[in-house]
Amino acid sequence: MKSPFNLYPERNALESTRCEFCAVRVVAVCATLAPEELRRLGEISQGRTVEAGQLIFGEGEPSDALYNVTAGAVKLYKLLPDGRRQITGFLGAGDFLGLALAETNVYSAEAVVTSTLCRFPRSRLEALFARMPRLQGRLFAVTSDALADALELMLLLGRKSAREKICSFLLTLSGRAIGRGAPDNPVPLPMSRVDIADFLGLTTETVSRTFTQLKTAGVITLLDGNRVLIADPTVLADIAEGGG
Amino acid sequence: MKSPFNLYPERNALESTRCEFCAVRVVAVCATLAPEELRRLGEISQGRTVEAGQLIFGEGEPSDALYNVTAGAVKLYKLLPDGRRQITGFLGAGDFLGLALAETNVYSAEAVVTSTLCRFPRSRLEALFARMPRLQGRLFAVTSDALADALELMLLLGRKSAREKICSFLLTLSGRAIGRGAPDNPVPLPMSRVDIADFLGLTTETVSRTFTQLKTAGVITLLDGNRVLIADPTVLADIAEGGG
DNA sequence: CGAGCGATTGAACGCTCTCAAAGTGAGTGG
DNA sequence: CCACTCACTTTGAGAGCGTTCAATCGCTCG
Repeated sequence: MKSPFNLYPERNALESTRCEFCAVRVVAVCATLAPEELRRLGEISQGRTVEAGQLIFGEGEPSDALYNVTAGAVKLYKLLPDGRRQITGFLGAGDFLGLALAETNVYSAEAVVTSTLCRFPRSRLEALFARMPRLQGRLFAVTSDALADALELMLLLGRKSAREKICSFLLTLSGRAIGRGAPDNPVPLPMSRVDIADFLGLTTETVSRTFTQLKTAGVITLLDGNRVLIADPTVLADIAEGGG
Repeated sequence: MKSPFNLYPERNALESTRCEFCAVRVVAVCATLAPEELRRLGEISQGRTVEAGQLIFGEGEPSDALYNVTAGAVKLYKLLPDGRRQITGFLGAGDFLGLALAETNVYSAEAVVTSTLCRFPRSRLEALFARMPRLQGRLFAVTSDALADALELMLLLGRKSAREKICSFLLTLSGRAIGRGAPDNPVPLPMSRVDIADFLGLTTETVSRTFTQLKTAGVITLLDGNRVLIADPTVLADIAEGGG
């Protein structure tokens, strides 16, 4: 299945688990590791492909592995007993999956589109920490970044209007695309309106209405392939921070 | 100034920075360190007292130090340009302050009540990482916990009703009190209604109304000294998860 | 061409917010 | 000791933003 969101269709993580040749190496956790360290990491990793909609792991389950997303898109979420859902983040190529490292997963992970992952058994990875302090340091740094993102999201969820939420969301996606070396404008939206709603603490209807509102205002344009063209990022930024 | 929230009034962090005798040692980051490591840590730490309402550090400022809260209560928050505020967390005795470790602070920290802190210069602490991998590992674990808390809070902010938010909040405070060895019921509420509102993504009025509503329903009782008596924690838990 | 799912649009409701006023309590000064 | 102040909390009334419920549209796939 071809998808505009599979950024590295020519390389498949299943073909090789040799980290030295990993397509996302420059942006992933392994970015700052030495060649010898990469080799060791490659020894314990294995590729995995997940279809769109497929569960990678579930909240509450024992956490037996960590992953690096090598292609595609993944969503993380928590559920309430009655089915209400909060998506806590979307991951793309190069992002690390399995943080908030604990005995059991504190969230579920599901593929948004067909994705490839690089899997690291938890026990073996932790065993490497002793030998490779830089690896732990890197994971620590990534966790810190994830925490900073989570706090930013809390500000969004607790204090921003629907309009501001959508604009912040688009800007964040755009910014991440840059960091990944992908086109930042137009921004691809691999996830559904329901997913966006559950990420921003809104309903699908409100998300949809807000998009049309922004479209009517000339701030964005909805393109084919679920991509959004941002007319002027600074205008979007103004709205996102309450200045619009 | 006497306060029911200063849990260790008889010990002052200013009197001694020797970690071996720290009152919060059993619960703090230093919990799993060896005696020799504690001594080294003590060499780079210094006590600091902050008055209620005093800023400890501001968002955007260079992050030059980390802290351990040894007594009192601290709030962390992020602001929008127009003044809207999201409190991302409350810290108590034993909690670590300064996570989401980055070049600049991603949030502001302010004392809720007069508090004592144990201060660690950032550069010197990071220098210790090389010698004491366990210290870094411990800090990593604490950051992971903070991330898990942040995700839980995202679920609360994005998907819970005012009633559910308040109940979740009281239960969390109660649970933390247990971990700290403090009385878990009644629960002390050192922070103002405005703080609670800015933490839960509500307004003071809604917080106040919800408290009276829960009081009328017989679920809680408001005691003097800003303490809340929980009639039945299981009932509170049911409401918090949407079952009430 | 029809089925089916996701997205969009419409109308009405309701939870929470906003604006406003009264109540409460700690601290201060006469 | 008491009156006063001021900040915080509580309560009330009304409005609004986002939700809920419902219908239509559009695209993909069989």
